[in-house]
Amino acid sequence: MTTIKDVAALAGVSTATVSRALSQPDKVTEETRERVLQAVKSCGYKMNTAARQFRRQRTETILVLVPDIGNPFFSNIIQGIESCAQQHNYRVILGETDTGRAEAESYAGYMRQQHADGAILLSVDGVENFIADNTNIPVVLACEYLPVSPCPTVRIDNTQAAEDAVAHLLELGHRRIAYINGPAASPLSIDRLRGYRSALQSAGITVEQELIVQGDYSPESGYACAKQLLAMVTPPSAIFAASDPMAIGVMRAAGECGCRIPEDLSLVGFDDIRFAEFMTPSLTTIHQPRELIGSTAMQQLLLLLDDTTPQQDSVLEHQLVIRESTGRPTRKL
Amino acid sequence: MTTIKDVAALAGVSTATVSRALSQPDKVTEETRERVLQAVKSCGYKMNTAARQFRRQRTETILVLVPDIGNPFFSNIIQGIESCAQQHNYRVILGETDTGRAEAESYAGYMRQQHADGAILLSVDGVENFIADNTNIPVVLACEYLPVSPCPTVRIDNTQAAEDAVAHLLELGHRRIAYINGPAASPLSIDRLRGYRSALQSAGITVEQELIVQGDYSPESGYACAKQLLAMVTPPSAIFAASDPMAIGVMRAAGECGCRIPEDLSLVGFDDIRFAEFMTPSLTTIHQPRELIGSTAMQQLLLLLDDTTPQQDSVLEHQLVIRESTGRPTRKL
DNA sequence: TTGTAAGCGTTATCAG
DNA sequence: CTGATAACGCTTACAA
Repeated sequence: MTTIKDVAALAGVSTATVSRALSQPDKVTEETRERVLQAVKSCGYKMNTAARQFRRQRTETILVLVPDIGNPFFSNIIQGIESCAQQHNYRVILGETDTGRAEAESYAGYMRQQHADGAILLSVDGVENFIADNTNIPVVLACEYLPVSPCPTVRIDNTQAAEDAVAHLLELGHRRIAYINGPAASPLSIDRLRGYRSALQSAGITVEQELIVQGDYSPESGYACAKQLLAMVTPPSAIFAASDPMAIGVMRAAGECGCRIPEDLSLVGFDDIRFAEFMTPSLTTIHQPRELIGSTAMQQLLLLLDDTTPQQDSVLEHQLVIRESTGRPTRKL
Repeated sequence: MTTIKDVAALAGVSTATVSRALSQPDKVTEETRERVLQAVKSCGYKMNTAARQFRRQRTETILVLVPDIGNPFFSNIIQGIESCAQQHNYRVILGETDTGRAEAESYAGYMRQQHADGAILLSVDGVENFIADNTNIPVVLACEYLPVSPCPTVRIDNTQAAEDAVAHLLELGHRRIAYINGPAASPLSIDRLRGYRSALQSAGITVEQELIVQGDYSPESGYACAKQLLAMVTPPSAIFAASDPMAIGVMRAAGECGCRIPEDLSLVGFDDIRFAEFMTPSLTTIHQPRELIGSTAMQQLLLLLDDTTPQQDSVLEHQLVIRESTGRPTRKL
């Protein structure tokens, strides 16, 4: 393995100069630089990253904790993070926290052991823990957040988004609108629920507790919740699901119950995953700027890593995308 | 930051002993070990991974190159790799090669720069390049493969799987069966195409070139291909798509053409992604043991890293899962 | 601008 | 079984 020494010898300069020529080009003469680069090329020198990381005490690697890689919503966010990281010469280590909720905690050790310089968390399960264990280590929260945020957060206005979704259904004439929420404890779910409630209340409709059920973002849970809702004596004429995968589960359940969408049931999802527009009927949903969320989170993290400006939360724009799964209610039964 | 020195001082031993007590516990007395562990705990020592990696010349990190993180099929494979890596104390760095085909090449530099000890490639775009650039660096191919494999491969029998899918359609009575293939150049596509052909030929059916079209595994491409096929003067009565996302695109296209599945068109997918069973109709497809493919690939890589046994290719079991999207053809039009 | 040289924290070698 | 000590390859004061 060729080292910086070989290059130095070949170029007839010191190792320090080689290091400088490579890392801080403007610190050396044009001529020296040329000579070093020549030498590098001619002996096929590749820097030993481990040595550099060791010396500089930074890994140029970040940790991304995601609850479920299989959810296309997160895939897109990861893509956003990835490409931004790539541009800034950072590597991304991925950790899934869904399988075994204690995982997040175990990943906390990553930071302590200096495997990564910072982290982006897409889930808050065990975050307090994570942050407590890693005092003053750069962490950014994306999508999910905490009531009192201990670190910068990138997200959309979930309350407003939920309000928009329900408002759309109300405009169409729906009065009996069910909501399939995500994990109840998460602030994100709380915000969306608030939006659902406030939209209903603004329309003078009493919120019925039995129309609010809880899933976990998976298609399986959406399916189960829809079965439950559709089995009611007076089933809802519309369902708002807190994730597209859940909405897809709802579609399946509706089909099995002989319930047509949107004729018998209107459906709104959340996230606008890539499959949403390919469903039949295509899914009305809240579009989240996924790649942007990812890249913004990464940028925030970079700021933290350079600990320059006091970072701040970002609230990005969402958008209600109206497709075929919503329509006017048709009185029936 | 506490180092091994602090621990040594606290335990009244040398740094060498601390290192041994931590890395090769059986090389020190029970008593010494205890004392060291005590010291470690009492001063909250965490090993500096960068230093260790530097010294040992290994990162305990592997690189996984995937064409498209957004395809749930790959997500599951990644999960398999992840969990296996986790168990063996390896970290996983993810790279996406879809965005800009030259990416794979750029990632090749990762290995040279010793960011990772080995790699698992889920795509062969630029593999030759990758491998050429990283002579005798451990690489495992999963899902995809090469005609003459330069490294161990983990996959299913794609020819057989395609044959199974088409055989199923033939049994139902279909004679005019279209095939939406993946990227034509890939050996995987070639194998599946071979299976499609041989199944047809065994049934004494002439293979019609116009019934073979090419997609790229995305729903968009499935949609476009289906539109093309359904616009034919004599459209096929069944379509076999080389990926579930493409099949989902086909469903959408069929719906738009007023073509019902399975009454007017039978459809078989490939991969059995999590959404397959939630489609309406639920999707008949080839199930691949995704997590298993991932974990097997990781295990193969671990073997390579320990360069012990001469590793070998693994061909795992696939399974035709018959759901609602296939049925007997109903003569019509 | 460039060279000298002292580490960074760990492991491996070699004596004891 | 344990200790002293020399690396590992790079960066960075400090000096020239």
